Amino acid sequence: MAGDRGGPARRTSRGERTRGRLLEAARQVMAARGFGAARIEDIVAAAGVSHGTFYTYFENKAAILDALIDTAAAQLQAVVDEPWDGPDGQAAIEAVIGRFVRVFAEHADVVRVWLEASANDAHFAARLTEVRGGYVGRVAEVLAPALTGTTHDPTLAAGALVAMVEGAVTQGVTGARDGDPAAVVRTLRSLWVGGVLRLAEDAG
Amino acid sequence: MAGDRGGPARRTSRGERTRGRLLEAARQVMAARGFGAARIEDIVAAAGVSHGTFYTYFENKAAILDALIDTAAAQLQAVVDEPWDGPDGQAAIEAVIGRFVRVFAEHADVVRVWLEASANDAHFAARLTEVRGGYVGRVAEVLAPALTGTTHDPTLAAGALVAMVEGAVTQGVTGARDGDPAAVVRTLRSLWVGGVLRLAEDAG
Amino acid sequence: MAGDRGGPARRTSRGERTRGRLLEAARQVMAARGFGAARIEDIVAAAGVSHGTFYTYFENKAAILDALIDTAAAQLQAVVDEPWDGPDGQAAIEAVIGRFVRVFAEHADVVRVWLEASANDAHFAARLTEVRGGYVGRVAEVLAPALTGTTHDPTLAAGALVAMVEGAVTQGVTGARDGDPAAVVRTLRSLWVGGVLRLAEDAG
Amino acid sequence: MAGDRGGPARRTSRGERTRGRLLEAARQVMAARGFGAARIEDIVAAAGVSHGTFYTYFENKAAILDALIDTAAAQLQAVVDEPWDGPDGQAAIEAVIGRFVRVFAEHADVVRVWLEASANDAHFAARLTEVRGGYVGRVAEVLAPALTGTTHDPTLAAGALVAMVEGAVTQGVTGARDGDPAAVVRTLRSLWVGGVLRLAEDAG
DNA sequence: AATGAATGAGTGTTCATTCAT
DNA sequence: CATGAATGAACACTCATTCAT
Repeated sequence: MAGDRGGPARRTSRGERTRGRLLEAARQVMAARGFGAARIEDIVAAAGVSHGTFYTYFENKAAILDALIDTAAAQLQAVVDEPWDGPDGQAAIEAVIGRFVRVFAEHADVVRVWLEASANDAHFAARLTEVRGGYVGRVAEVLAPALTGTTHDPTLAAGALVAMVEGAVTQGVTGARDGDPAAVVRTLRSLWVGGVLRLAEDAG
Repeated sequence: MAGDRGGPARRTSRGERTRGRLLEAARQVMAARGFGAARIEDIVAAAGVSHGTFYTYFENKAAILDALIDTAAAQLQAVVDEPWDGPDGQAAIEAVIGRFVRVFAEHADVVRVWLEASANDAHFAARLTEVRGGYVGRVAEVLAPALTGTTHDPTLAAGALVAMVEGAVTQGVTGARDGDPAAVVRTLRSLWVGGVLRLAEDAG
Repeated sequence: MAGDRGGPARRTSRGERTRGRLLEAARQVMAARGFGAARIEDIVAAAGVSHGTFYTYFENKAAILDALIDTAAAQLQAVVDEPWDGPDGQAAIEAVIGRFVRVFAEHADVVRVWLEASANDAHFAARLTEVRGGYVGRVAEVLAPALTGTTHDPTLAAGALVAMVEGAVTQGVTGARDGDPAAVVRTLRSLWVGGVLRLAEDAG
Repeated sequence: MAGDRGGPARRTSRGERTRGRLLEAARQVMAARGFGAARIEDIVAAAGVSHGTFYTYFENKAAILDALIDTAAAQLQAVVDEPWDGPDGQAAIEAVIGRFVRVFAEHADVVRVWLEASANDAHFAARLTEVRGGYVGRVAEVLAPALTGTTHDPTLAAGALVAMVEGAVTQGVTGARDGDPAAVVRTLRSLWVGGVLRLAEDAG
């Protein structure tokens, strides 16, 4: 995993607990202030440890975000790795979108921070490209058969659909019925399915 | 307009030119490095003026981004303010999406920086919410008639569609046929139209 | 007390020593160059610590002067708070003036800096007014009985007498027999006592 | 006179007027903000001229204060140069103190700024020492005959008395009957005369 | 004489990171 | 493992002064 410090820490359960507290604190602080504005000071204060202890567990500020991203990325990847039927299987596509939305929503704060960090840091930009490329590519694969013979590029379409889900969840789609993730899934599913059907109809 | 320094500067055409050069330089530097990492030093070097001159025209780093955002926001708003037919007028909706995409693409660099700055700065977050709220609300209005009798919330749907366009353009869904904005517009238009038609079919 | 940085610092005796060195350095540097011209750079160099360490103990340049003033103000206040006999008790008045002169002389450098800072900074001006008001008021109280029936205002007289002591010491009325504070006390005492007796004789 | 710029300015009456406006503006701004915090920008704004014009009339910021001090110093000197009787001539001493108070009061704002500038600038400190030395020396001369045979140093006593007057006026002696300069003169005169008489009584 | 745009040296302050205890 | 004091590089910002017009 990225972001660890190989050293002595994490051998004992006490160290494990401290590390966990730091991760949770970093997540909260970065969600609240953003990556750039989050100070180590804030994180250690939230975790209830001393300043120096931070560096027992993480090499630097980037490393702790990296560790946070590890978790989110793994779950995002899992959605993609699971079996996935074509766009015609309504229930299947709905399940996939549902999982996407749920995972994104669960990690929306980390993803927001990740997006911000990508603007300044090539490493985070690369990880983003890699992870996004992974699931956009998978979606494109699924879309491809339906789009043969049309003028639409599967990767372009996949990117747009994924951006729709990512944006809808990351931006909070607030103003609407926040409280009901099921409603969000339902609407996104219809937009996705309807959009894909339309693409398929556009003859070359 | 936000982002100006009230009094002294910009009375002569020479001053006007300097201010313009600073804006262009800021745009380039911030697009390349992001807002946080962009140093005044970089901006003035790119503009070919001295360090102090920056502050003749802008109160601080945030102010010059504010000025950049003024332009982008005005054009985004213009797209929304123009007459706009219902979702059935195919040509009309295509034109709107086309304009949206074009404006977003034209200011994609500024929007990216704006997104980053929003993570740290309440002012930019508020401006983003305001501008986004404006066009999401307008799209929702247009969608509303088609969605009566369905379970879909117009604002939620509008937010998702706008996120799709914003994300597709901002993230440079490139990787695919970059060079062809017309292709992007065509695919986004089909996804949008198809998605909306599908929503309308979903009976409550 | 004003001038501290709340939390982290000053828990260990090492920190305590560093803080003390900074205070002493600030006192010397400000006495030599004045408040405005004293640079943090000069202070940390004199204290033998790094630039950043300054901010571990004091929020900014004003805060360290504030801390210096805390000490001076407390001692000035102490002179006033001690028991104090009427203007007739010769020995008593001499003791008070002596203490005044000694405290002023001991903190003359800080008071000079304080006076300078008051010209630019409302906070220091307010503290000065407050402290001065305190002992001028006390002196006026003591003077009041002797001045009933005369045309003299006790506060005015007290202000003038205090200004005499403050000015004599602060300006280093030196040039004359510097080395001998006792001589200064003796002369000031006679001027003070003689002046007050004269005021008392002036019938309304 | 110190503080002028020899050049083209001040030849025409228009130039003369501009120079006067700058002096008056500098006086106001420096009185309000202090010397250090007064910006050329503030002064030219108050004078209603452009930034560059300042340097047509004064070499730098110090020069304009120097010019202001010229006037005050000359009048202070005049008080001292006028004929002056011994400490026994009641009317005479009262007249001198009255003139002192009046001149100090008239230029109190400039003197305050001058005091502040002396803390940072050797030139102003030197001028202050020179001017003060002048009138303190004169007062000491006058006092000397009365103090022969006592333990009191005339210069020390003179310094204290002058500090009393200077302090009383410069600090606004507020809290008391501000509005009545005559009352201030009366009280200061009694303190002065009573003090001196007492000194004279102290046998060596 | 006047204007105001341009300059750039100077300095306060922040904060990630190190290290002695 | 934990602590928190110390470090110092990095930057934003100010403002007196110059100079082309």
